[in-house]
Amino acid sequence: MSSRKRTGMREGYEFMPIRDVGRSVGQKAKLIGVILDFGFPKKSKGTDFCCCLRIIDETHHQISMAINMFEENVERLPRLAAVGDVVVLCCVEVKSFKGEVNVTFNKRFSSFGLYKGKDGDDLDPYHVSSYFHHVREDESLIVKLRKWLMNFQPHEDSSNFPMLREIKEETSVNLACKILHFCETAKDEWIIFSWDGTNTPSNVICSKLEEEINCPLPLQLEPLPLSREVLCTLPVAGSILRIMFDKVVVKNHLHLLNVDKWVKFMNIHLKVVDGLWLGVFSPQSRLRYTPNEDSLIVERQRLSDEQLFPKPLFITEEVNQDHATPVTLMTVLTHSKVTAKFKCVVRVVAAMPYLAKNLLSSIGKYRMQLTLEDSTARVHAFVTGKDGETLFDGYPSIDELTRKLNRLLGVTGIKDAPRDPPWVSVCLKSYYVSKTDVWGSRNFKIFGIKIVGDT
DNA sequence: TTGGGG
Repeated sequence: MSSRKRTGMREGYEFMPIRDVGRSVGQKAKLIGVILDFGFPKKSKGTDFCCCLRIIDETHHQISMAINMFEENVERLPRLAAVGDVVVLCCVEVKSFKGEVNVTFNKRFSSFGLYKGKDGDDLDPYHVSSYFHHVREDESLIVKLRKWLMNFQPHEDSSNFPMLREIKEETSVNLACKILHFCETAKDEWIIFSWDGTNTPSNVICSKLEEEINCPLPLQLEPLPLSREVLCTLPVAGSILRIMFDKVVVKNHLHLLNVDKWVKFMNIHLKVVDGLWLGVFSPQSRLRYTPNEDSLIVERQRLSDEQLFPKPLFITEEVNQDHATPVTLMTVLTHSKVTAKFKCVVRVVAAMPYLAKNLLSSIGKYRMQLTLEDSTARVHAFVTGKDGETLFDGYPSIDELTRKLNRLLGVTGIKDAPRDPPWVSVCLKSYYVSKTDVWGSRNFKIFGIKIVGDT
């Protein structure tokens, strides 16, 4: 029995640095730490809501310690103002799991108080649980922790944070990226737009060409395209990864996401939907404390200046070669003028119609819609009349036209096989249909290119 | 009760 207990100090109200927590497995403890990781609340498998944090202090920061908190409703769980804030935890249970020490916050006897992190100077908690008592003796510990945090540099291993150009389907990864935008796309459905300056790998396309008419390959994962106003604030190079939330994750901490700030996401699940990359903020995902001067972030910011561009496979040829430098589809989408001409390097991911015999309208003119994709965006582009004659080199036989189209679309001939369209160089013209709504009626069409090579 | 590393 400790001397404190003998003097009347009740178990669980005795402060200990995180380093020493391991000696108290099976007992209750009082801890003061900095919140390094924060997982959004979710429903537990029992009756409660649960929230998983990881904390550090000056005695224990190489590896953080897990705190699992349970409360009967979300409002009672900690409402963080920022990751990196200070938490005082009283009467929490120290446990051991898989050889590691962790801590459980039990709603029946534990309590917490949240305090501002390194930039705070007041000593009043901004959110407390029932039964929490701020005590004067904690104040010096909080001040000491804030002072330590000022000079604390998280040292992240860069290899634990793959860049968007390195991501793989159906994996969970940590991402260090800049939040460009986030919005509610439907009731309680939020999307985060994140970016690190690199291009995500291109994916095979599994949609069926014959279904393009009824079930077209989407241009983006969000149900409605972003407004032009928002679109024009986004970078024109580098892929934008959409991150959506798993249904069970409670979205009452969206204020922790700051537009234009870089952030470290832990355990984001990666999927491919309709050939587009999607990150999922799952119940296991967390936000990590990301100070501005974080060395990993400084490095990523620097790397984001290096832009990569896919190498065109020249199965198309410009009729009037102007040697213009290709631009990204985001450049096209955000261009300041409604009518303009561009050269882009893209993949043709869908076509409508897709059968050579249907490419001509009733008056014998080419008329089709292509879906173009690069690492930044997708757009629809029409091929009409003379531009079709240029693209397909006149009016070849149906067989020849099929071969050309298949080459463009990456169709192998094996029925329903996923397509992997080649990168091609195209000239795009933007124009409008309605004088009263030039931006709303803006379309794109392909011109001045032809499919060449061995078809 | 519940949940639980890099």
